[in-house]
Amino acid sequence: MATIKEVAKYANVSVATVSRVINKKGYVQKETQTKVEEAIKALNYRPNNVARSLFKKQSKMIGYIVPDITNPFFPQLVRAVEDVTVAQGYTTFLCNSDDNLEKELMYLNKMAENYIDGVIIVSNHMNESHLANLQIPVVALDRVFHESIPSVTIDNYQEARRAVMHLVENGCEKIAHISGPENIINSQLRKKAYQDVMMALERPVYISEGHYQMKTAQEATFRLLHEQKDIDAIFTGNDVMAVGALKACTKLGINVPKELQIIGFDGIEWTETVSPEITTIAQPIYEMGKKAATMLLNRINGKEEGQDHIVFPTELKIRETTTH
Amino acid sequence: MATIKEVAKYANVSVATVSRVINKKGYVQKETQTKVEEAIKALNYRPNNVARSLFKKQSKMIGYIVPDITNPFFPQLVRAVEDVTVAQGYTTFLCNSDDNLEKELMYLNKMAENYIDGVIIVSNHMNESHLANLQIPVVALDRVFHESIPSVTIDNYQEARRAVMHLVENGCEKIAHISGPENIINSQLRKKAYQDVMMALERPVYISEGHYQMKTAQEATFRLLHEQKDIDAIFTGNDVMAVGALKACTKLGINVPKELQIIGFDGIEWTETVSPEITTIAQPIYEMGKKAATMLLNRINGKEEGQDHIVFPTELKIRETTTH
DNA sequence: CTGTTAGCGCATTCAC
DNA sequence: GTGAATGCGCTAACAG
Repeated sequence: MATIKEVAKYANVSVATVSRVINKKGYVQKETQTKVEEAIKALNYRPNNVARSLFKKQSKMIGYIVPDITNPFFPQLVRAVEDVTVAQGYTTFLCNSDDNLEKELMYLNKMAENYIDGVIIVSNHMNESHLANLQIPVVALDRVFHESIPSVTIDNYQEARRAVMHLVENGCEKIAHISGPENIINSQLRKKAYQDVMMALERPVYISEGHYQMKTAQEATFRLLHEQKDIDAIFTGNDVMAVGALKACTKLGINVPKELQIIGFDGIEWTETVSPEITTIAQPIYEMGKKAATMLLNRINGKEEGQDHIVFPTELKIRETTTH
Repeated sequence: MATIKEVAKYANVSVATVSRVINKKGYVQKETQTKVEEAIKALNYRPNNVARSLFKKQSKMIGYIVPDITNPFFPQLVRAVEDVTVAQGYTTFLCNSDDNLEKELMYLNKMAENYIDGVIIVSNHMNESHLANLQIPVVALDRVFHESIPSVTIDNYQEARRAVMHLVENGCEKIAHISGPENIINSQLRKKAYQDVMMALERPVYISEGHYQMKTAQEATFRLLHEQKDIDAIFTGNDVMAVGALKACTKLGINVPKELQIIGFDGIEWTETVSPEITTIAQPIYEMGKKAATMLLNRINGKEEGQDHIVFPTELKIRETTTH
């Protein structure tokens, strides 16, 4: 790789001039400019981003911390964010945290060490105190960390209520819930929404823990239907578990949605790969990623400050696991 | 962020000494070492990786070029590679190429500009000439670029033959194929395997193009079954299309596997989320990623050279869309 | 054992 | 308009 020095020598100018034409900054005669450009082409020169980062204290890289890219929710999100940041010349620094706070903090450090320009974080355990020392702009996705940290989320409680109400409106009598992990706040909100609706309607509550996972949810469904044979609807804490519930029903020979209705939460692709296709509360994943990225870029460029907390609406996608 | 200079001043030593304790390199008295360590702690110092990269010409970052992280095949792969590289202190630089050669080359440049230490590439269009100028170690995944570029792959042709033979052995008479894109070599190999087996057995050939996508494959299946009602088996060029084919059958009320058998290719998670679960030729995705990462790290550390071409075996996972 | 110094490649003053 | 000089934070000779 050629350096700016070599280009300067080749073009018979100083490195400062080369720098000027590269960055289109400051005055430079047209003649010398073309001379430099030719030199750049001739030597196949590319500016070294590491040296540039060192000087400017920014790297043109955006960091992402997600629990696990293997979880079908995140690829879409990462992709959305990337689509808007690459257009501005940023590249992607990806970190899988396994929902482990220690790893998250370790990665945050790595980012600081690399002059990462901004971070998008999906985390269930992080809070404002962990970000206090960090000089880097941050946008929280999927969960609000603190009023001082800008965020992009949905209203998990209200939208979960809507899911349950959809089942109620479809005439379901005995509605069960397969819940997500205890230590994930969104999962708890969705569960509480279910409980509250049932309470208000004076209906019995049937809850089984599914850990946000397909296999576990399938077993949870077996348990549920074994103990309580007349359950006629299930609201699962996420779509992955809805797939598990559906599989359980299929194995048990239960007709969905005629005998039992299912509604999920999230809007991931899996809901459309299975048959019957799963009714769900769809988060506008792509839009959310896009918005988070835009907010982050604005903050990086100093165009925007303060603490926006964007709450996106969801869409009830009525498909084939509910009757209407 | 504190710098090495500040630490040196705080500890009353030179920056060289600080550097020595950070890197555990060279001799340093125990006393001064503890003094430095205290200073580091007191100032909450973290070495700046950008400055370090500039000097050492390596960044402790591994680059990935994949067509699209949204494609369910890649998250597992990226994750596997990451698992072994993070353990060695590397971080992840992720690039989605959309299977677009121009983007791939652009990202390759970005990597060079950032002193990325090594690259894992999944690409259908890249070849040796594009990598010629690159100084960075590369491992190709999923496809062989050139004998000089180490690679980790499977034998697409032979394994696809095995898929078709499985259908034949199950007694299927009229076997169709839903093919992937024309310009993807693996897709072509799988198609050719199908054609060759049919030819050898003097069976008719039914091919419909599914572009590696679920929706398209679903339509392709509709077309196929409309034109040729007595098809009793489908081999799809990948699992995503197998899901599409299965959905088509479900909509048509065709009993899978009794009336029609389906076998896919790849071994992605989707094959286990649907009902019936899809029989497939499963690539050991995680193992492949792990192997590729290990090869890459060895090359980065100069431990290994030459051009390994690892071909992994696959596993025929007989599930519910075929009879045996 | 420890300190001084010279770059790594670039962007930015400040002279000219 | 352009060039020379300085420093971003760090590592690796080289002295001592």
